[in-house]
Amino acid sequence: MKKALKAAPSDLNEAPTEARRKYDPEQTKRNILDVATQEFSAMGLAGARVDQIAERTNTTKRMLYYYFESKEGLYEAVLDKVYGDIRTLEQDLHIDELEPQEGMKKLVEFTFDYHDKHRDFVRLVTIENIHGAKYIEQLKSFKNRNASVIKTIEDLLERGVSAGVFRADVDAIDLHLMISALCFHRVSNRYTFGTAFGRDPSHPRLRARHREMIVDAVLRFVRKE
Amino acid sequence: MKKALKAAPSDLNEAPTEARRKYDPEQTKRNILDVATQEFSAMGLAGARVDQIAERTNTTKRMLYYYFESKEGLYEAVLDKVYGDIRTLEQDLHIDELEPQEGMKKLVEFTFDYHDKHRDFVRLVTIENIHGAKYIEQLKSFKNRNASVIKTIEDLLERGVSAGVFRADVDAIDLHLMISALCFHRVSNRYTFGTAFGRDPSHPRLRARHREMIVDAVLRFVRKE
Amino acid sequence: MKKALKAAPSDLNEAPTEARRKYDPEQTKRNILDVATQEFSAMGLAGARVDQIAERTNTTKRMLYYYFESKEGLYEAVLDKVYGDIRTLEQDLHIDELEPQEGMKKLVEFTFDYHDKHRDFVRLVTIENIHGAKYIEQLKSFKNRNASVIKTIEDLLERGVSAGVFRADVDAIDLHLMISALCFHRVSNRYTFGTAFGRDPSHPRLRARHREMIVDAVLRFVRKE
Amino acid sequence: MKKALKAAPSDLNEAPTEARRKYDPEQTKRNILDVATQEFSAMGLAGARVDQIAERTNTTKRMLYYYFESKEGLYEAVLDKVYGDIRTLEQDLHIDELEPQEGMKKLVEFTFDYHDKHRDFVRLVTIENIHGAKYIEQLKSFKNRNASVIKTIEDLLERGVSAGVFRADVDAIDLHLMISALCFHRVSNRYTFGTAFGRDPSHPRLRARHREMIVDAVLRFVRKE
DNA sequence: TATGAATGAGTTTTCATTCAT
DNA sequence: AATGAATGAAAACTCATTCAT
Repeated sequence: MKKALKAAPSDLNEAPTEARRKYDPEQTKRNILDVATQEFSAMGLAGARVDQIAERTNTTKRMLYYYFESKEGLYEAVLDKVYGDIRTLEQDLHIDELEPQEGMKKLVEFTFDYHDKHRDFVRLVTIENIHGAKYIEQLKSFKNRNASVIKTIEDLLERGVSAGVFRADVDAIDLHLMISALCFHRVSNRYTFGTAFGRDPSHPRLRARHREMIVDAVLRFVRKE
Repeated sequence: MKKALKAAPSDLNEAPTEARRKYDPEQTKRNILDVATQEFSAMGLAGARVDQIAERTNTTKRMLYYYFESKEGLYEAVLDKVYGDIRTLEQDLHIDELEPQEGMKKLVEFTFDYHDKHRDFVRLVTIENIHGAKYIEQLKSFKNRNASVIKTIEDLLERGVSAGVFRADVDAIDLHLMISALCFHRVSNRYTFGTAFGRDPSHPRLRARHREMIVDAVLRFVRKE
Repeated sequence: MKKALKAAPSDLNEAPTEARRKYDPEQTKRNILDVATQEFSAMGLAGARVDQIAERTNTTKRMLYYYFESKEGLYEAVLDKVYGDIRTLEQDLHIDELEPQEGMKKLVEFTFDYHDKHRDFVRLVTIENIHGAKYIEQLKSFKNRNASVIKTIEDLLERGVSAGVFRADVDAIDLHLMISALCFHRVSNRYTFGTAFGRDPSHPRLRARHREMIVDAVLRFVRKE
Repeated sequence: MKKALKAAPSDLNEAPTEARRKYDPEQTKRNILDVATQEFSAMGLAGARVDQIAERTNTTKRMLYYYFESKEGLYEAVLDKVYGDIRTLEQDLHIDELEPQEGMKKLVEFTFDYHDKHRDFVRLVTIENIHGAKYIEQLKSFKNRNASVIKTIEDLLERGVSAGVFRADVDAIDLHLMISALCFHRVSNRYTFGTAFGRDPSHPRLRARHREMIVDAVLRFVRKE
C-alpha cells in the first residue's frame, strides 16, 4: 500500500536564488506548499501522509500545523494556490483583441497547453471531485475566476455571431464544458487510456495531433454552416 | 458511530427473489461487492474504510477478508465486476447494421447514456487514474472491452469514408478519446463544474441538451466538408 | 509534571473469581473502566493519559477506543458508573421506616461514610465542576437519581414537622446542599486543609469526630427550637 | 483559530490610569498574571494552554517564560497572588471588637461573601487539591493566612464560652472547616448542583437565602443549649 | 460458513519550550 | 525588554488485519 514515490524534480521544489536564510516564513510556507502540492496530487487527500510531506520539506511536521492548522487546511491552501496560478495566466491572453476565430483558437490552445503542462492541477481537480468539491466550495477565490472565463467566451461568441462566422445557438458555459472536457480528459485519464490502447497521450507526437484535433473540433462546432 | 450514508436501496443492494437462505456464499459475496462498489466509488481506495464497508453489509468484516483477502483484493474485485457489467450491454447495439451517420449517432448516444447512468463506473475509472491504472492493468475484461469499441469505430469510419460522408483523416482511437472525453468529463467533474457555474450537469434539462450537443459536435467533426 | 502514581491496590482492580478467560468483553470493559476511574480521578480529564490508562490495563490502548470511542467517551463512562454506584447503595437505606430524627441521622451518616470511603467519586465530581458539569449533563441517569435523594429528605422533613420535632421552614434542596457540603468538603479539600493545619481529616480519630459533629450540626439546624 | 472566551474586561485586566508606556515590565507582568489567573482557574493546571494565555495577553509567549520560567512557575505565581489578595481584606473586620455572636455572624458572612465573590480563588483551591496541594505548600502566604483565621475563631469561642452563650466543646479548626465547607461547596460545586437540581446557587435570591441559612446553622451549632 | 473481540503499527495532532533577531 | 518563528517529544486517535470461538 505504501509507495515511496520519488519526488518529481519539477520546477516547483526549490528556487535557490539567494542563500537560504534561517528565518524566512514566506519561503517556509512556499516550500511546504510546493511539496504538499506534489503529494496531494500524487496520492489524494486521504492517501497523502503528513509525515511524508514534512520529510520532503526543509522544516518539520510541526511547521506544517503552525502555518496550515491541519492536513485539510494544507490541502485547501494547495487548491487555492493552484487555482490562483491558472487565473493569473489566463488574464494575459488578451483574447478580446483578436478576431473571433483566432481568439477561439488561442483560447483552446491555451487551455490545452495549460492542462497538458500542469498535471498537478488536473489531478487536484479530479481529487476534489471525488470529495464532491466540498473543499473548493469554501474558497471565495474560486467562483470569481470562473466567471471571467465565461465572460471571455461570451464575448467571442457574440463577436463571432455579429461577424457572421459563428452560429447563434451556442451557450458559453456549455462550450466551456466542452473545451474543458477535451483538454482535461486526455490528461486526467491518460493512465487508463494508455493501458487500454498502448498509447501514451503525453507523447509529443500525439500531443501535437490532439492539440490540432481539439482546436479543429471546437471550431467546427461553433462555425456557421 | 457515524452512520453517514445508508446504502441507497438501489438496484445494486439486494434481490430477495427467494427467501433468504441462512448460508448463501454467493449472496454474501455479492452483497459485499455491491456495498464495496458504492464505498470505493464514493471515497476512493485510500479513503474507503473497511469497517464502514463491513458495517453496511449483511455480514461481518471477517467475511470480507475470507472472500477477498484484503482491501486491495476487494477493490480489484469491484473493478472487475464493474467492467464486466458494461461489456454486456454494448453488444446489443448492432451498430454495424446502421448507416454510418446513424451508427455514429447511436454510438455516441449510447456512450453518453452509459456514463450518465453509471456514475460508479466513472468514479472508479477516475480513481484508477489516480493510482496510475495499476489495478486495472491486470483485468482482461478491460483490454477486451476497449478493443471492441475501437473496432466498431473503425468500421463506422471506413464505411462513412466509402460512402463519401466522413472525411478520411480521422483516427479511430483519437475519435474514441474525444467521445469519451465529452461523455466522461461532465459526469466526473460535475461537482467542481456545479460549484463553479451553479449548474448541475445532471439536471434533466441540461442532460438532454448536452446529449444533443455532443452528438452534434462529433458528427460535425467527422463529416466531410 | 509527570507523576508515576502507583495504582492504589484498591478493591477495584481485579476480581479473580475465576480463571481469566481470553475473550471476555464484559471483563475487558470493566477492567478498563476501573483503571480509568483511578486515573481520571487522580489526574483530571486533561491530565490523565490514555497511554498510561492502557498500560495499567490487561489490554491495549486500541480496546479503549474500541469500547469507549474516545478519551472523553471513557471519561463519561467513568462518571456514569460512579454515579450509578452511589445510587444503588442509597436505595438500601429504607430511611422511610425510621423515626424522623433517626432517619436524618442515618442519612447524614450514610452520606458521610460514602464520601469518606469513595474519594474517587468525590474527586470526579470536583473535576466535573472544573468542566462546568458539561459531561455529566449528557448522562440521563444523573438527573433521576438526584430526585430520589430530595424525595427522601422531603419525606423526613414532612414527617418531622408533623411530629413536632423539626421546624417547618427548611427547604429540602437547601438541606441536601448543606449535608453535601459538610461531607464533601473535608474529603475534597483535605490536601489544602492538611497543609494549612497539619491535620489530616482522614485520620480515624478526626474522622469519627467529624462524623458526630456533622450529624449534630444538621440535627441542630432542623430541630424545632 | 479558536477564539473562545475574550478576556472578560473585569476589574482584573487592565488599569490604564496613565498613558500606557512602551515598556512597562510591571504592567506586563501583571497583565500576564491576570490572564493566567482566569485561564488556570477556568481550565485547571493541565487543561490550561500556554498558547491561549499568551494570546489573550498584550504581549507574547516568550515574555511569559521570561518572567515566570515555565507553565508551573506561572501557576505558582497565580496562586501566590490570589492568596495575597485575600489576606488584605480580612484585616479590616475587627471582629475582636464585636460581641461573640455578632462576631461569629460577621465572620461567617465575610467568609460567605468572599467565596461567593471570588470564584477564581475557589476554583484554584479546588485545582490545588487535585494536585495534592503540592504547589500551595511552598507559599508562606498560605500558612500565615490560615493561622490568623484560627486565631480569630479561637478568640470568639473563648469569649462566647466566658459569656455563657457558646458551648465549650467546639474545636476552632473543626468549626473553621465547617464554615469553609458551607461557603466553599456551594460555589465549587455549583455546576453539578445546578445540573442536578435545576437551581443555580449563584442566583441572587438563592444566594441571600443561603447566606442566612449558613449563619443560622453555624450559630445553632455553637450556641449553648 | 460465520462472528465479535482483539491488536500492532501507523497517522494526525498538540504542547510546552527555545532560538534567532 | 521584546518578538515571531521554530521545534522535539509526546499525546490522541485510526486502520487494515487476525485470533479465538
